[in-house]
Amino acid sequence: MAEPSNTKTAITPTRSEDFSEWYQQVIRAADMAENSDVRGCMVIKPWGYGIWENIQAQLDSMFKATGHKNAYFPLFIPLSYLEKEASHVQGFAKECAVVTHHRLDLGPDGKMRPAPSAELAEPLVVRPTSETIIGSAIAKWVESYRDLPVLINQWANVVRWEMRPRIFLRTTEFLWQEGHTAHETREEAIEEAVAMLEVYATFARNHLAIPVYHGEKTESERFPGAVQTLCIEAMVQDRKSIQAGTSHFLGQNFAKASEIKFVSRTGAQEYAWTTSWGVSTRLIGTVIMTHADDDGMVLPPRIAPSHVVILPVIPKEEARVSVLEAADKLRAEIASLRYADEPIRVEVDRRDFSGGVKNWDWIKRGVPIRIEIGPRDIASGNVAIYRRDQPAKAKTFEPVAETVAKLQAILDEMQTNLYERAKLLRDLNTVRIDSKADFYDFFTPRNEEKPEIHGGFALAHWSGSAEVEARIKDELKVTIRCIPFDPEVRDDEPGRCIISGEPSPRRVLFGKSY
RNA sequence: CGGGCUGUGGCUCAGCUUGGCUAGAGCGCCACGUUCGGGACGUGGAGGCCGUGGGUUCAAAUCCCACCAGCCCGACCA
Repeated sequence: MAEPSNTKTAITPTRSEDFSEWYQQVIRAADMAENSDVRGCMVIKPWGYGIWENIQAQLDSMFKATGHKNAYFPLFIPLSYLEKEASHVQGFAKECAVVTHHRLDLGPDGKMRPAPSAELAEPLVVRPTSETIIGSAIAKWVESYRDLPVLINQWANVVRWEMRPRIFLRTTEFLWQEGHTAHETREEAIEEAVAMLEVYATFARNHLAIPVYHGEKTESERFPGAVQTLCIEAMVQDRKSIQAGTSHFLGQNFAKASEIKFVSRTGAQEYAWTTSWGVSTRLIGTVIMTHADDDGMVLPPRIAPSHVVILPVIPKEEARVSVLEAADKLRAEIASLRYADEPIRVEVDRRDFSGGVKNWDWIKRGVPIRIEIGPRDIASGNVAIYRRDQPAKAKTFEPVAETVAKLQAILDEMQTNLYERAKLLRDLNTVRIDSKADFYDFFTPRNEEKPEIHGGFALAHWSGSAEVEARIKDELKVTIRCIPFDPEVRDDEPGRCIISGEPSPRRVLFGKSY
């Protein structure tokens, strides 16, 4: 209270004080989600779900544009299906929720229990991912090369019994999309996996305003059962890396497991080549960690549930009717405009709270633009406009028509600003490292007790040795995020592994990850 | 799943070591009043199975045990 407002932050602690706690406080202050009574499972509240709906709608249209169709497959997978692909079941066995009964009854102790008489002959696994069950369906659909490719996407929930949940980033149940495709040739399947990774990278950059590196995972980081795992990696504000999306070339592994066979052009029985690719509600966590600040959420306009909030200022009761009328008129005018191929989403905040409370509420929620309209504005023909990418108190008064006319441009500019800001942080913290000492120094906090934000991405030489990879992970908690494709970081100049000194064909991207 | 910390009204916490009065505070909430381009102020008020279940005791928020949940550090992962 005694503190001047310009030094006070809406979120405590700040990012630099305690990043992890800050992250959780932002989610709460923005009213996006909360923990539920079920371990590791969250309730996504309307403001958070609205973000997901936008992500969903926009990605979905990109999938459709690349020839994919949506379908829906069962939540339950027969246990035997998972067993069909050896490394797949091995990869997921530790985190499967299993359904063993189909009825409850009253036990001898008077408590409800799974009825012993109602045990399933074969347990059902709650899907951790759907390769196997979708594969078994595709197997039925495909008879000849003329039935290929099959290009399917599903929007669904999946369950992975994670040991350490973290809201939005790693929840036991999460929402995602999973694309599953089957192709006639190896080349075509690889092309598909690469193309979908490109869709993700484009979406991250243009819609989420998150710069990403893309590349291939090393063998140790590969999806269980995949031949090749491609990924996009983002750097968030504590300079850690987040895998924001993955696309897998599955070779014929799952086709063999699910018997996806077809008669080829030459009349031979052949196995199809499959891919799978997905992004999840983790994207929301990534957006938060990338863009939010010490006053709360900062939303990239394209995925904001509301682009503009109109705050009626009603200093005297007599003004109420005329101010609300003017606000509604302005709302209608703005709603008729479009931004990024969608109508501008605008709402009038009619809640009976003081202006300051409402203003701060929207700051914390991260709405891109706030517009105030009050009696003085009506008289002068002006409105006051605030932008979330500028200081909380910075507002400018402008004629209504002028403001309305440049809303699209402002949203566009904000979207670009957020991207540029995030890219600057990432680029400043992506460094080429050529010695073991520098590498260890880069990834070691100066204060071990209370580690400060440090490190980032390191581009360094690695010979391909899994042993070296494991050692780095063990000693520094640093992993190879990917072997990058991006021209700005890709470096195929041969060198020597910074740890072992063995010959290295190229640099790879190292980082600490979520 | 291993180690550590925590669990008291919507939120942040005090009380627990040394068991015993109607379990407190700030913020938030409700009412009234004063304010009002503004995260206001005053007065009054509502709201608590003290995470859950057992145990010890004349008596448990407080001691013991088990379980559940959250956070942090590991191992695992989108």
